[in-house]
Amino acid sequence: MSAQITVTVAGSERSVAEQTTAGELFEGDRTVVVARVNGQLRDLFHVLADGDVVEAVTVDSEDGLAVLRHSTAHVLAQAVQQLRADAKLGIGPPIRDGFYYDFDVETPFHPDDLKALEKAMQKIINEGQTFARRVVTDAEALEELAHEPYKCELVGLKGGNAEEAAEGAGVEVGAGELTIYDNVRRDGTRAWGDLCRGPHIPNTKLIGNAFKLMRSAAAYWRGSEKNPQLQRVYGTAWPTKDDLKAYLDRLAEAERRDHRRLGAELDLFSFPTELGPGLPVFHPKGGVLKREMEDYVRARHIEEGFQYVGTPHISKEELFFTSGHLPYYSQGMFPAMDVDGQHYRLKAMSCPMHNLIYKARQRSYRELPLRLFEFGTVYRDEKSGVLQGLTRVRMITQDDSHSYVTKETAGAEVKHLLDFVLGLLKDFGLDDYYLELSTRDDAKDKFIGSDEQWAAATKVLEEVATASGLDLVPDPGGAAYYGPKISVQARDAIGRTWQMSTIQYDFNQPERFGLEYQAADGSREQPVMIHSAKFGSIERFIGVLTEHYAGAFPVWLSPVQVLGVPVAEDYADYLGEVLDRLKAKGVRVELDDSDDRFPKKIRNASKSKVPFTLIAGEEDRAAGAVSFRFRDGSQKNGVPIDDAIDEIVAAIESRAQV
RNA sequence: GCUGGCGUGGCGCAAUCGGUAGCGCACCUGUCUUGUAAACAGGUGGUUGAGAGUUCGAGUCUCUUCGCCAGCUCCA
Repeated sequence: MSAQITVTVAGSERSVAEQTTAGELFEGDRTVVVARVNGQLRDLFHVLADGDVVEAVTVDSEDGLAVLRHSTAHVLAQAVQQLRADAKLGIGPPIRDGFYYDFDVETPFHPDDLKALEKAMQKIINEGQTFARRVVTDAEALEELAHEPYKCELVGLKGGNAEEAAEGAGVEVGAGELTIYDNVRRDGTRAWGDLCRGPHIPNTKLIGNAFKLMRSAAAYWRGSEKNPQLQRVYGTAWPTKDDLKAYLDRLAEAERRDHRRLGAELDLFSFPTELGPGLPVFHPKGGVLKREMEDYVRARHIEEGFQYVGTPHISKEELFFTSGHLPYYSQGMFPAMDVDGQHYRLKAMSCPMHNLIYKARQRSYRELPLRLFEFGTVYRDEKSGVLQGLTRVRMITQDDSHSYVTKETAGAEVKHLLDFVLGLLKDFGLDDYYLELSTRDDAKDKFIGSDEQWAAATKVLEEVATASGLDLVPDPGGAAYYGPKISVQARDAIGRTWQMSTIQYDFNQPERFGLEYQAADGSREQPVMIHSAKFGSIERFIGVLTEHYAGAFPVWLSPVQVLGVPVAEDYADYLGEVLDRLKAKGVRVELDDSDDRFPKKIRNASKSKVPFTLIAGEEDRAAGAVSFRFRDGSQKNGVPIDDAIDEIVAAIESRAQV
């Protein structure tokens, strides 16, 4: 009779034999992949000690999923080294919805290679290999992994700063003892092994067939472009095949909503190659969208105390030295043009020009807050590889505004702006968001200003952000060179987040431009300027809204709000009269008087995602009515004309989605 | 910028081993037009992103270049 120990399992004490493993406590429950022992994640093979507090970690929990994916990454690495003897291992952590593994290989992976790798992985999984943990010393690890230069580098970095060494490197080497995980076949032979902190699922069988390799791409070793590029293979893994399918369906849905695709389908905008990358043109329908947004935002700014101004697209480059843009961010600005021996630059930001408006005459404290606003067209020389549809372009229409305030009232202005921004996003149907507070980090050469100034500015933003009650996520190092910022991250209809509005506290530019105002006591004081962008960029916002609504915009934004479809030619005139009455009320209408047959017209109306399709045939005309068809295919027949007009106008005015 | 993949009429796609560039939608013309996602017939349109090379012959192979997509890096 062996000695007994007492452990606490799921809150209740149990007496078990010595040498009992965590897995034995959950025998029979295949959803348990690892255990949390005294707060630490452990393999199921972990031998328990007296007094341990043990909890099951199931595969569908956040930790469980991460372990499953990390173990799948190991299987991938084993498969890669099977098929590519030359492959050297980088790191292979779990990530959101999946995992990746980096390899140094002679020849980069081709999409076809992924298929072959999946097959090899499935074979490994079916072999039912166990993951066995083995503690090694640094010296042993270095000897065993002599042929794995990247792993050796990680051994040297172990402890404390492993996570800094590379994102995800912490899963390879923890802060504590060094371990190697061996993949052991059923017959006890060792199939493969990898330096790894663990923990892992007990057996590859648990991965089943609910995994898939998604793509491969290069990634810099340890995240620095100074280092060599490794080939990264991305994959995904889920508890069940159904979960995998649901994930793939989600991706397919995102693809259907892709604004680049919808932009072409709905004739909103395009990117003519003749213009150059990142330079969109808006077609008439996209132009409606852009104008509606701009009109509304312009009106709202004026209501919030802003004054509308206008500034040029180019300037002598001296201005950007004054503002600090050129010394700090010259690589983001287009090269200078030589005009009459002077260097001119396309502007990347409107703030320096607004500062000149401020400086155009003496300012009094009575004028503050002085709020200037414009839709500034700015140009940024984004690297070609980062351009992406409307969300990352080289020409940006920025709803750029600057509030000049006294130091004392800066907090109140930030609050005013945050309330304004959130209200505006809500008006466009985005009402799920969190805040990010971007501050300076230790890389001080990227930022200008004293520690005291930064601390004071950050404090103002933090207080307002906290008081808003919204979730606040820190973003160290994400600040602009001239000051910290709050940004609003909005979630769209399928859960993706986008950086939208930003509010930045700037004490630097007022100083650099020598801005001042005369205070009540006659002294000269320096104002603080607060930059705020509500959409960030109109282009990006249009892209995000297109995806958020999948092209089915709320009525007030819809390029065409009402499309008339007569049941037959005879009713076109009758319907045309109804449309004329709507048009007189400012509604954007179209009549389909083409020679298509009725069902085809319905199909076209449906594909165009117009919010209201108005239909009239004999029954409607006889009753002085029209019939509605909505985007979901539902209908409302025989609606008296006056009622129909009222309903449509009301939907526009209330900015309703229908 | 880096790595990889991909570029065929406006859009979506096809073209075996290198052997006369096809199809659907859209568009144009005509006939048609009665209740909620595709009437019928005919027709216009491409030299395969661009340039060079290999070859008797290149959409298919090679190189250069432009662009798109994905990831990395970057994002005032």
